[in-house]
Amino acid sequence: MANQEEEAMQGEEMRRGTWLEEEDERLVSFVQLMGERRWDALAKASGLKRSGKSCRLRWLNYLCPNLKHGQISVEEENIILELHEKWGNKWSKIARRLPGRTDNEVKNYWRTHLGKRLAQVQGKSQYELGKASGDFVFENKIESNSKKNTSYEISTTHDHGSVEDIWGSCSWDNSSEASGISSADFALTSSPYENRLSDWISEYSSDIQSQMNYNNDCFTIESASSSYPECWSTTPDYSYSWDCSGSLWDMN
DNA sequence: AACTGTTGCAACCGCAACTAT
DNA sequence: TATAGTTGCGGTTGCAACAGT
Repeated sequence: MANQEEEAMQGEEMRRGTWLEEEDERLVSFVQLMGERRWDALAKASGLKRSGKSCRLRWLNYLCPNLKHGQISVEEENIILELHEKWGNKWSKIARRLPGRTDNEVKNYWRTHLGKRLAQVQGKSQYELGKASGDFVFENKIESNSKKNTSYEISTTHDHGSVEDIWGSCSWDNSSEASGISSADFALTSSPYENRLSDWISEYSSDIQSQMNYNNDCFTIESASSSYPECWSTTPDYSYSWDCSGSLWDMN
């Protein structure tokens, strides 16, 4: 059998196209009930005549409560431009740096607003502007890079030497005691990549507990009374790294 | 007012990567 | 280890809304 969707299509006519309000409501209630997983099972259980794939897309691109629905701001536009220049058409990767924005939204925005404009300015085709590169994951690090505002980046080092973020970055004011950062500040955390990374951080962060604690979905940083206050307040280029052999998926 | 072209965006498709059994 | 099922990604399409004539 090719897949369950095809089978379902043969047995029963699947709905396509624009979602109705009732369908949205039903989908939301079943996602709350069953979680953001097993979309095929969810689609069947809900009685929606939609494929699991369609349900997933509708949730991630429109119904998910973490989403922003307003206009893309100038700041966000600048980030898109900068990251597209750096990574090419890696829409999901770019979207992870824009909390509340989806890959589809970023992609559409690029195509309708930025791509054309940039192509005109640079005299290049959108295809030429869309080249990407890179393959990853061997070393990961958390680093701080400012005296007053500490910024941590969970990043990965390419085997050709360049470093890229894989989970966004976050900053806060050092003056507040024991600051807490939600993983929501980094990016959406619904994909297996992020979930696995979250597990992975939980496992590997044990040797940096003195500076940073990770509890389920929340980072907390020790205050100035910690045993390594200089790491965060006086050494701008401080960098802590640890090795993780294999890929993000290789958890054994 | 009616028609045509353009734009913006939601949704779909195909495929590759990953997971579960 | 093999393979069927699931998920995520990037490219593409379809269509409603809007602008121009």
